[in-house]
Amino acid sequence: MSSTQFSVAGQSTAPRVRFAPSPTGYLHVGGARTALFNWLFARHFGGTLILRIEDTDLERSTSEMVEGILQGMQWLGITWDEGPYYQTQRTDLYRSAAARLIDSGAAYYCFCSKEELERRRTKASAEGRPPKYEGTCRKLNPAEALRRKAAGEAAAVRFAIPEAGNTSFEDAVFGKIEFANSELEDFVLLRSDGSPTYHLSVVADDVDLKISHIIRGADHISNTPKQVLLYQALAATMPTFAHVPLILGPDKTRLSKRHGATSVMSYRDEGIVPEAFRNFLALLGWTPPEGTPEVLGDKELIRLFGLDGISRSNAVFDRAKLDWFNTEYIRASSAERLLPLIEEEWKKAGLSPARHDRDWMLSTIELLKPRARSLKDFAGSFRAFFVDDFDPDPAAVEKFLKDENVRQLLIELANRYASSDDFSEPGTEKILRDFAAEKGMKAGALINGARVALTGQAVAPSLFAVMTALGKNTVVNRLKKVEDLLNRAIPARTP
RNA sequence: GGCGCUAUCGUCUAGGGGUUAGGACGGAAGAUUCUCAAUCUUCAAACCCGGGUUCGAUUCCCGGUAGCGCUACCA
Repeated sequence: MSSTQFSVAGQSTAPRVRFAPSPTGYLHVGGARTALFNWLFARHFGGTLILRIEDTDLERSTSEMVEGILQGMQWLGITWDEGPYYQTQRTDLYRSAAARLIDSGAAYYCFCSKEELERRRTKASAEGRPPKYEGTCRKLNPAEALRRKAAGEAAAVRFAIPEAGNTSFEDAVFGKIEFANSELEDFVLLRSDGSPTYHLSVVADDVDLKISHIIRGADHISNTPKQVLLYQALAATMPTFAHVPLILGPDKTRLSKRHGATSVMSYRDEGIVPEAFRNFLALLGWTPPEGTPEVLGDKELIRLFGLDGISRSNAVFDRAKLDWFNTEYIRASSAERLLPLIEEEWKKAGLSPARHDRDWMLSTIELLKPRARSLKDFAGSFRAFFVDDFDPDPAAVEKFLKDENVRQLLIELANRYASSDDFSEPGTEKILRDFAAEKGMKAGALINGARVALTGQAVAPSLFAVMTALGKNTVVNRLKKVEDLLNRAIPARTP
C-alpha cells in the first residue's frame, strides 16, 4: 500500500481532486472513466475525492440525472470523501468572485443583448471573420456602466482577456500548452440573470475547495487558458491540470448515444460485473508499468495508478475486450460474490429458482462460472439449471438429438438411472458408459444427447457434473421427456 | 474557417537513433473428443505521407494529411 504524499516546501500535503459531472444526462462512459481516474489518484496518494454537481445550467439539469449519476458511481464502487456540493447552492461564492473581478478591473458589465450578439456572430462568420465578442461594452466607462446597472438595466459580466501575450500551462499529461490571448474572447462570467457560467463556477469552486489536481477530459484543454487567467485574476494558487484523452466509438468519433450504450448503468443491465468494468475503463487511456498483467483488482490499480501512465491519444471503446474482462472476473470471483449479482439477474428475468438452499446455489454457480461471459447467462443459457421451463437451443437439438435411436436410448437410460442408488459423478458416468458399451454405442453420442436433453444447450459443463448438480429426479424426468424437447425446440417462425 | 491536441497490428498499447518492433483483446489454424463460449499449441497482423538532421530514422526536427477537441449569457 503506497501512502506517498506530496511534499510541498517540506510540508506533506495530500492531493485534493474532484469529479464534477453536470446532471444533464446519466453517468456516461467518459464521465465514469474521469471519475475512476480521480478516485484512483486520490486513493493512491491518500488524498481526498470531492463530488461536485455542476448544475448551473438550469434548463438542462434535473434531479433525476443527479440520482442517476450517484447510482452509477455507486454501482461502479467509486466512493467520494466530500460532497456532493451543488453549484446552484453556492451562487454567493460566484457572485462575490465576480464582484471582486469587477472591482479589480478584470471584468466588466456587458449590456449587449443575446439577440444582438447572435446577430453579430452570424454576420461575422458570414464575412469570414472569427465570431468573437468584439468588446463593445469593454470600452464603456466603468462609472457609466455602474450607473446603467444600478438603473436596472440587464447586464452580464464578462472577463477582460489581456489584449496581448500568451497564456500557457504545464499539463501533467500533455506537457506545455500555450494559447495566444488574441485567440481568446471576453467570455461571460455571470449571465444577466445573475447565474454563473461554467468558467466562473468551476474556478471559484476549485479555488474554494482547494483542489490541487484537476483531472478531466481533454475536451477541456481549450477552456483551460481562460481558467488559468481567472486563477491569476483571483490571485489564487494554480492547480495541476491533467487532461485525459477522450473515449471514442468504433468509428473513431466521440462516443455518443449513436454508438449504443453510453450510460454506465446499461452495462449493469447487460450483465457486466462492476469490477470488470472498472478494470476495463482504467486501461482505456492509461497503461500500468511494463510487465504488469492487465487483469488488475482495485488494490493493484490503486497501487499502480499515476498520471505519468496516461496516454495522449484518444482511445476506442472496445466492447469485445470488455466482454473478455467480464469473463475473467466472473471466473475469478467467488460464488459468494456472484450470488447476489445473479439473483438480480433472476429477478430481472422474472425467474425464481426452484431450489433455494444456499450451498447448492453456490456449488452450481461454481460449476457454471467458467463458461459464463455475462451475468445474464445465469438467467439465459444456464436457465435449465435453476428452473424447469427452459427453451432448448434448436441448433443444439439439431446437432445432438436428431437421431431417433439416440433419443430412445436416452429414455431407456433414464430407467437405469431411476433404479440406481449411486448418483455420484463416477457412478452416473459408469452407468452411462456401461450402457453405451452394452448397446454398441459410442458413449460420446449419448453424453452429448443427454447434455442437450438436460440443459437445452450444447455448451455446458461436464455431463456428470451437470447430473449431480441437477439431481436424480430431474435427470430421470428430463431424459424421459426427451421427445418433448423436439417440439419445444422449434424456432419461432415469422410468417 | 481559426486555434489547440494527437498519429505503432482491426482495437488497447509497450518500446525507442541500429530490435526478428513486444504484450493483451479480437481473428485464423491445430490439438483435445464429453459439448465449447473451456483448455493447450501455433499463425497472420502495425511504426500515416514527404522532406531534413544523421553513417543510420519508426524514434529527433519541419511540412503535409487525417482524426479529435474548442470556437455560446452549454458544461
